[in-house]
Amino acid sequence: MIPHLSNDDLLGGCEAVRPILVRIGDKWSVLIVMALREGPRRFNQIRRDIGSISQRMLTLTLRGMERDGLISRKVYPTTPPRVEYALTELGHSLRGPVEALGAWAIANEAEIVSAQTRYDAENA
Amino acid sequence: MIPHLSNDDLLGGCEAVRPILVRIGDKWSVLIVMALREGPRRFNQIRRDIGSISQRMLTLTLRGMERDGLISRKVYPTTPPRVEYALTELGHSLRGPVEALGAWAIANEAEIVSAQTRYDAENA
DNA sequence: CGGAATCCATATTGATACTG
DNA sequence: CAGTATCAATATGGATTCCG
Repeated sequence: MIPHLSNDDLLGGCEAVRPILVRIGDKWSVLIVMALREGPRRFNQIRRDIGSISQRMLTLTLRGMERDGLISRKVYPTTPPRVEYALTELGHSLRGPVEALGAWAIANEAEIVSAQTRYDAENA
Repeated sequence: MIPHLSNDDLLGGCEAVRPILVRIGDKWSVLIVMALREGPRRFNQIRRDIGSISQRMLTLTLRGMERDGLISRKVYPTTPPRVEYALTELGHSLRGPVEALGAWAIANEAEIVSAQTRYDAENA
């Protein structure tokens, strides 16, 4: 055991992080945050921005982020229907930490790849 | 499309983040990073630290993080065998961004939960 | 002690077709 | 345009057993 860190501390200090990482660490959320960072966008605009996402996953991911209060959804009852998605304040506040982690990822991507290559070579 | 942001920019600036988020955003990696933050620990020590992780997932997660160069694995050929895991420098450098995101998560957890509750109530 | 191997349940994702 | 419904493929995670 780590003497100065109880399991409750781990739960309180770290386990709370996991659901967040799971949400924003999924396959699409970060890309959606980035697609919306300049302002509201429509469903198929976002879909084209990302390019490879399926309709189903875009719907599911948007719903999840809306449920978490990260994005808002506004429907204009026109024909054809128009739906705009936008980051909430909470969603915008997430950009800082995410981009910090992104900076780390970019800064260390080469080292990670070379570590993977080395590992794969040694365990041929 | 976002005029000032090509798909290549998205790939270069954001998509590089995703594999990292996928790795550390999985169910266990963050807890392992925190368990190792004070120094090297043995397999079953980490397992007891986390408490709920299965042997299989601890092995798999440690392997993945080792492959990414985040942790090191040192075997002492004694009987019984002794294996120590430790954060590499790269692993330690990840603590900052992860803890920043953790701070965001803790700071905004209540707001997220209330957003979820509100959403679930409105979509009864 | 520190795994590897196997089996099984569930979750996630994608492809396709259909709708108001 | 912005979804919903359904099915199939894959990924993920847990339980159990066995081993040097």
